[in-house]
Amino acid sequence: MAGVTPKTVSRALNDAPHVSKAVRQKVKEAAAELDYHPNLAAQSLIARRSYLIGLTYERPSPSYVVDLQNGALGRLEDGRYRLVVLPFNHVASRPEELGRLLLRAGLDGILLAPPACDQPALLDMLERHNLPYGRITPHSELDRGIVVTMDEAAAGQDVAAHLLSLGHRRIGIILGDPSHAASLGRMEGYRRAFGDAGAPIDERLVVTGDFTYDVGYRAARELLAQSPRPTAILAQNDDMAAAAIAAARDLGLAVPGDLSVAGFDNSEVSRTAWPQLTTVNQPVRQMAWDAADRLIAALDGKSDVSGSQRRDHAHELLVRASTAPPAN
Amino acid sequence: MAGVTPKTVSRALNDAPHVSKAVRQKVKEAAAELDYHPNLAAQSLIARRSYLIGLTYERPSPSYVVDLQNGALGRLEDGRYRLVVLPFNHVASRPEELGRLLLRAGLDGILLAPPACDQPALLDMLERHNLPYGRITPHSELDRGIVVTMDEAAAGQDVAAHLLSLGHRRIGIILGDPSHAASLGRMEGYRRAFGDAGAPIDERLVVTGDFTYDVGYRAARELLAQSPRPTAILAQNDDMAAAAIAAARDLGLAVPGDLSVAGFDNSEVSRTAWPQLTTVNQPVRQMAWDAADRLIAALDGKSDVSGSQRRDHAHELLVRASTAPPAN
DNA sequence: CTATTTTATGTCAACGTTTACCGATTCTCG
DNA sequence: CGAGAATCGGTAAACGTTGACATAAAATAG
Repeated sequence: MAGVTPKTVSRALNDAPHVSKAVRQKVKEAAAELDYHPNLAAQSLIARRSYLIGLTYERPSPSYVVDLQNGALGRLEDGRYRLVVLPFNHVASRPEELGRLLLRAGLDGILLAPPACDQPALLDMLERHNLPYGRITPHSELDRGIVVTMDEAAAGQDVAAHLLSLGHRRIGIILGDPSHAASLGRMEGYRRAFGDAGAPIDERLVVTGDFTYDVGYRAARELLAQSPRPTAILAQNDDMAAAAIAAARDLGLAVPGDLSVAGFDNSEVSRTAWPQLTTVNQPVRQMAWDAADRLIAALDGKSDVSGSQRRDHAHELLVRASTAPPAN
Repeated sequence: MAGVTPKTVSRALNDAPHVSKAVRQKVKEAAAELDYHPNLAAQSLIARRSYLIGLTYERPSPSYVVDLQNGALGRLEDGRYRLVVLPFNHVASRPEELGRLLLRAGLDGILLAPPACDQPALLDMLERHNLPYGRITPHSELDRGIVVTMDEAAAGQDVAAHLLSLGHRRIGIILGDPSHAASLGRMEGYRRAFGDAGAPIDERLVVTGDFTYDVGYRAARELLAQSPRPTAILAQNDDMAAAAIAAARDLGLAVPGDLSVAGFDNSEVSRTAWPQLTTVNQPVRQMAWDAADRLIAALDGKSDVSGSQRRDHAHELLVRASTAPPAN
């Protein structure tokens, strides 16, 4: 920029005062012409922020990851902040390792999906280093940091109540990964619904999966091998529910004729499955958006991280074609 | 770090010479104790690199995105580089806008998935600003930048030949988004296979989708409404193939009894569908890994961006349960 | 035991911005 | 027309690290 100091360029581009309209105009035109952009490293150095937001998650289904990302990105859209993805497996067994990874990544803030959002050791580390965090659907220590939740137990209760109200009593249950607190919350809801219906839960019909299709398939086969066979399967996510449908079909059973199947999450697979899955909409996108929104508000000093930071999002039971009254 | 200059700390942590073992040890212990990490902005400023790699994609299926990400992240695992996700829709109509977004993001390099990898205007911009890029499955200007491809036409040929060899002749075809060059490449392969089998392509049985489930469903319904009905559907990705299965079922047709369906990509839905989809494995993960690997090699000066940068990855026809000989 | 090399530690400047401050010019109003 | 205010442009310093260079201390050779 001939004849203009860096300072003037800076002022012109940042719409700061003390620059004449003529110069500002000239500088902006030249910048656009050359596709000039201020060096972010230098800006970061002086502003003491990187304008990077991290997102950590653990081996979940693709559609969940994409919903998370899109939700967060929707809020970041203005391009001021950028989203860094940091998947990390087996947090439960090594929370400090994830902590070091996050601290080294030079982030301004971090969004924690389950199960990382429920690791007190990790939260401790982040706090010790003043790295603000947003927690998406945590299940413990709900007063720490920015918290976005849905009522997992109520959602579990709704879907279980749906099957019970259709008349099912022999209901198989496929749990998710026990290290995800969501698994416990949903089960709690199932118990309430069974209790309300005066129906006991048969513990032999409760098997543990890990939210993946393959393990879900094996679990479903195990349930369907019992006799008398369950008339319905309640899976703790849609991938495992889709696996249950496949297991039923492989045994020659019709869904929902011979077996009703309900999932959880309203993920893409719940719509691409046939029949489409009865499930519970977990508003992942909105929750991620909200968490990002409040995290950024905190970073920009528009809101404090402490205080009434919890926010609940509504779930919704989606009754689709995979559930029907039992045959007999 | 009492009694030690920043310079010494720097040398100690970077395993640079001119530091006594004792001091190095002491510094490293103190750093570990305090979870001290050098300021990345300052390092970036002096090194003139951000250690950020971007990944751009456009509204594809979740499992494709996740495969891309995981592939790239697998290569970045040492944590030296970080991955920034920058989804961007409708590149074809505004390539410069994406260019500006990428240039402003302060990246060291960028991985371009389709269709961004096929936008000459975008590549021009990136080159003008010396931003290295890796292109994942481009279909034009294959001599520009780092290129990772698979032979899309050969893959299309394989899957079409599979249906033809089963005896199908009335084969409906659901194309993907025409702005994705992959769509053309796959169709080219279909044509070759039909030509080899001496079977003409009935253009009334060719409909255009956009790689999404919903549009795929409508396209499939359109095909199945024709009479005589096609005995097989060749969809250009798995989501649309899953939609074709659903459309068939909704019409009371059995798959593969009354209708064979083949997809493309070997995405998660091809395994969670029932019956599991015959498809072509597109080694997205490996390609993303490879692209990231070579991009980083270029950034580290270990390899030049120019030169024999193209690399082909092998596809593989996966015959599963959704295809069988026609009924009549 | 001195001369020379090797090793260890420290100082200065630079990376590209922005904040804080200062002087010069132009404008406003009495 | 002159005093004060507002506006415009510029300079110095700082952000935290590292490369280049200088100096001091220790090791080695003759």
